[in-house]
Amino acid sequence: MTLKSYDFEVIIAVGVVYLPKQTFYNLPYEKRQIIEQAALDEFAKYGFDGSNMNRIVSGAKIAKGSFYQYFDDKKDVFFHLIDTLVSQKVKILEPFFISIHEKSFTDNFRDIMKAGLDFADSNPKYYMIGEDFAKKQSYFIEEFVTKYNPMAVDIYMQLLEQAQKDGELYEGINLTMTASFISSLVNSVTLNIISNSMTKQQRDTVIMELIDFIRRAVLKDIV
Amino acid sequence: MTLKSYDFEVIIAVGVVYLPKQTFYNLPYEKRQIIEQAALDEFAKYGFDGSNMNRIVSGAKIAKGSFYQYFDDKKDVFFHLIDTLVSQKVKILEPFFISIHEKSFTDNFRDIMKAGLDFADSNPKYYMIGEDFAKKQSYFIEEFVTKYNPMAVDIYMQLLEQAQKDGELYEGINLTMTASFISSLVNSVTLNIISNSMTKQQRDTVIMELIDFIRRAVLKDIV
DNA sequence: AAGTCATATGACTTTAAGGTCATTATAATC
DNA sequence: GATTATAATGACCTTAAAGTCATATGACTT
Repeated sequence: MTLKSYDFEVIIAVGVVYLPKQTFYNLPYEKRQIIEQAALDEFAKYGFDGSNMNRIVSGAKIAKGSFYQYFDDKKDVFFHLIDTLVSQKVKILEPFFISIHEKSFTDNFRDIMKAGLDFADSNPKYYMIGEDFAKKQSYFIEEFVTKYNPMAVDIYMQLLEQAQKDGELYEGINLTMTASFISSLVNSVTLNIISNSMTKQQRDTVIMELIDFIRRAVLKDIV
Repeated sequence: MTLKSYDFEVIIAVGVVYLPKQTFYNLPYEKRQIIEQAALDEFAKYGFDGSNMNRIVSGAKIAKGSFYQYFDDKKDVFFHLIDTLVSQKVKILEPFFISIHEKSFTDNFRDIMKAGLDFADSNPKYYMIGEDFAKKQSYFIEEFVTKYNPMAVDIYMQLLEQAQKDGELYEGINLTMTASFISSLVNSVTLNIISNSMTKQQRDTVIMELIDFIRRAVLKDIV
């Protein structure tokens, strides 16, 4: 079975939410963790389309029938994990959102970028399935992501708006487009850093270079 | 069946080339076209993992058995199409490569970007399966892409080197990183343009904005 | 006309994988 | 201890889809 764009359409249009069944929440925390971990490992390694229920089940050391008492189907676990991922990331980014007006564009940007990287670092597998999910680019996915994570491109919008207020920005820049440029840069660089498992030093170099690149592109008066 | 990174490993390591069988080339040109087109339609619509041989075969109006006389298996057609795609794109980009030193960074960049877009325009389906292919990011894919298309990031490297020679570039910029920033920007913008099927005007606006963004980021003395 | 060879065909086989369910075990309640 | 409710189990079912093969077709040769 493969995920069809139709699946995502349903999620958005009808607002279906994929949740584990009550039985899953009846389990002791530890066992839930083990099951989620097994699914996570599988999805991170093979992506949704390549994943295999038998492997998940044997990884979690439970019977297949048990699994299907906790989740309706494969999509159910998958979206449950995505949900967890997104809400975790939202929680982490929230504070930065709030304090935007207290810092310069550059500081804001660096902090957010680093926070994103820290998140990817400490949740490499979550991050990988997030990537897999995002890769299935489609109109609906974007809607989904936008709905669940209004911070994606938007956070850069806010940074830019703030910078504009402060008179730091070049005149005549299209904020929306610029924000999406920045977002795609950050995404690709993050992916690069993670998938090449760079050392701390390499990573800092890349980040510095990226920040400079973006600063030159959007800020006037850089010395 | 899904494509495993293993598949790509084999391609790179052993240098396996996926080619149709001789029987395929014995067919009249027109029939070959029809078969390729049917496969292309299928892969463009569903990606490799979601594609279905029965649909391809019925789309091409041939028997399933016939198909398997032309190609060893599903991967065979898929990579045959990718091959075609890549070599076509290489052919299109070649002239720009040659005349880099005759034009300014900005003109070079605009021309290449537009050529890439024209290519995506006139081969929307090829482009889509190319995207699907590239989405399966993995070490091996990159190797593969690099091998078949040494122009991806490299072409921007050359543009930057030229600009550096001409003294147009900011000092102290890391060329490799900057080239990869530019490459990922171009990719994401191209994808956006195609998948949102922008009008000519919207498209020009985006391209202009992107060019300005990149120029400000890398060139000194912009008025 | 008979023989030969390449090609075409689609019913059939095989396999993989998602999902089910009758049965058994365990826990809770009386 | 008996009864009931809830959870666990894995052999089994079902389906989808890739790939095969015995047979048919027809073009070309002698």
